[in-house]
Amino acid sequence: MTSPLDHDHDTLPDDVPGAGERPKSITLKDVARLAGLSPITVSRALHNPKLVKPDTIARVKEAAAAMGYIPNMLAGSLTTKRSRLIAAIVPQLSNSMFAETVQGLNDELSAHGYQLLLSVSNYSRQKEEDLLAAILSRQPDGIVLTGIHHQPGVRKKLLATGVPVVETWDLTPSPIDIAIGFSQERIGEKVAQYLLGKGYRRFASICARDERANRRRLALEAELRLHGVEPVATHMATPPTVLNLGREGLRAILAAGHAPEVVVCSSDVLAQGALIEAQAQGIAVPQQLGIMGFGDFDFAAYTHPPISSVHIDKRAIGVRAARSLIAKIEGRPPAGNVIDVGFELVERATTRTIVRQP
Amino acid sequence: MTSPLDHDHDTLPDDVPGAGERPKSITLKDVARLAGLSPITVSRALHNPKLVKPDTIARVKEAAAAMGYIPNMLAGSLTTKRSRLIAAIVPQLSNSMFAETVQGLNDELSAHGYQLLLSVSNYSRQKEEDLLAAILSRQPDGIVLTGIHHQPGVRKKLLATGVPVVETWDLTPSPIDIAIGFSQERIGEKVAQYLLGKGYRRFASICARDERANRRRLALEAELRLHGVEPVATHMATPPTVLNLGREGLRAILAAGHAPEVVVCSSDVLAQGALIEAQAQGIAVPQQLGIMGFGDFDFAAYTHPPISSVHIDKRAIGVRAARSLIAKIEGRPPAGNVIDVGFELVERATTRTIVRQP
DNA sequence: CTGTTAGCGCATTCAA
DNA sequence: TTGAATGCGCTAACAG
Repeated sequence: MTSPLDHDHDTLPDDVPGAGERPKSITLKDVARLAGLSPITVSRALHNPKLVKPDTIARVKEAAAAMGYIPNMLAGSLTTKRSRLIAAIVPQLSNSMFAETVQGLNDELSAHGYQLLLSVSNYSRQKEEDLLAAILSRQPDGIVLTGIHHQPGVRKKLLATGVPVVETWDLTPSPIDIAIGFSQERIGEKVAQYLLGKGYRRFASICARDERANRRRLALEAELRLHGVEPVATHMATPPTVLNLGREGLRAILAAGHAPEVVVCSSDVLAQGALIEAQAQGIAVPQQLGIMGFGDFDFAAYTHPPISSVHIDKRAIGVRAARSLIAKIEGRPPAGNVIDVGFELVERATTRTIVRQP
Repeated sequence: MTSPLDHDHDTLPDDVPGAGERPKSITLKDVARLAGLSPITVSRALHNPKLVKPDTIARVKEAAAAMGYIPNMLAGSLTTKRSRLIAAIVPQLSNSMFAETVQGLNDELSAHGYQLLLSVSNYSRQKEEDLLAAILSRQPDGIVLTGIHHQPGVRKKLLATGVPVVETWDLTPSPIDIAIGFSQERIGEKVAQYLLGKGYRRFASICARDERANRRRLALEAELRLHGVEPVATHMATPPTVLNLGREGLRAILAAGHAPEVVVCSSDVLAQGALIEAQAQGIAVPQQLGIMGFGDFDFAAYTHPPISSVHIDKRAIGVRAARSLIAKIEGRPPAGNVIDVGFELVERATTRTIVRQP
């Protein structure tokens, strides 16, 4: 299947590699000429074989292979108005939970013949808006965003284009189009309830300057207050989320004179940082300080002690985003407009029942 | 700058969101009509303002904003033969060193007005070749590959298209175009020398079924043999590389009756797995078993004990790939055809000088 | 500084 | 089953 291409070298000009000249491309017309057919027949033989006699298909394939023909999808998409391109914007890629979502998204897209145009917003809505302009000009068949809050006007602009959009990692009753994620609020509440149940009363937070992380934190605090507990300290960390921010966070909280019983972190990466800082300061975890993470990263189960966290099926978000988009693009009934992938609180050894002196 | 768009709602048909119909797009011609100009002037006002009178530019911008005009880059690229699109293929995204390279690549591309088309090969050369066909049809201005070994014919095909190509994470005197990475062989040798210097004599490997990892392993073994040391055991792990593969690897090696003094892993992820398995089996690291990783992941410095590793500037590979590509695309002199980003052996606590009973 | 003409490479529509 | 004509939306090349 690939070998016929091997003698294309005779046909093509021997260009000096490294020189800038792009060889003029071989088009459908060239293949048609070689095969003694019209361009449209070649097009059909390649993309719509049912409409063409087997003989002809063979002739076309041979000619195409012999010439090393590469279809120009820009031209194709220009007429069909279908690009088979899905664009995605994530806040961060390295050191983040989004890498797994992107991998899932890409795997599923790839399996269906779509390709992924990836951008990174660095947690900036303005950047997201700018990226969107560039993205839309490539006529994607679908768009995957992270989060449900965007720059003013973005929703309207997206709606106006009619491109299917999936918002991920969060939930809302009124998505632009489709939302796939989980409730930040329910996580905040659940974590609060869990830790209160363990007997913790003095809470601190290390929270990334990220809208979703912050909503989890606020929901946690609201739930605490319902139970008469007032959080003692919050340290905000500016993304990108790296381990050291967790260390700095705990250091700052302690330096300010706070003595939390437990510190809730908006990411396992920060939690690991806090854990390391605690150990560096000779603070026993969980005996003297509890630590709660988020995301259930692979390493969370293997730190010493392992980090209690909130598990999110990061890959599923990507896979389902791809499926929803493809379903919509291909006119099939989507699985629903708002998909809750849920979450699961995972208790490990950085939190434990508090025993207090009476 | 964005507010003029806000009253586009009057101009656009109120389409029911969720319905499938894509509103017919607003073209340059529409904007030209509204502005009372020719399409080409509008085009110039938007992309080549120097050629147009300030007045006119203002008129054009106003009209474009009022209509919510979104340029169609497919059409534009079709004529200019410039797509401002860079395609990249990585073996894996989650749990991998490549996420950082992709982030660096994307950041640098984005800063120069390029966008990233990302694909994942799952360590399969066949998949790489297939992806390449799809990629080429989108007329990218440049391509970033991982590794220097490809399916037969790939090199020739790429050369025939004339698209600038960067091969990353490895080095070769004869790249397709540009190579940016480091020498697997020198790493294997260096690691061997380092561990031999520490007194280790009984070596085992846990190695991903990945061509580069394997070459590092072979180079290590060659260097060992030069010093009269024969490795005792090798366990091959099939990607994707996840922590548990490291556990299984060490378990298998020990179960086979081998008693290595040190186990060399092709990734810190595997090394962490091996570390955890050792601890689970009550084997003291580094006292009874040394462990050597690769990649110097963020977590490597923070495991217990921290993992000795080989540091690679993962992000720099991406950034320099972007720069080289852009330089070449824009006709500027590239920094060189083969760029060695080097590596650094980082000694931590999973390896230490061996003291042997006489 | 602005406009006219032409064509990028392909697939849709209609015809044979 | 195959082909001819046409246009997708834009910009290069050449006027003026």
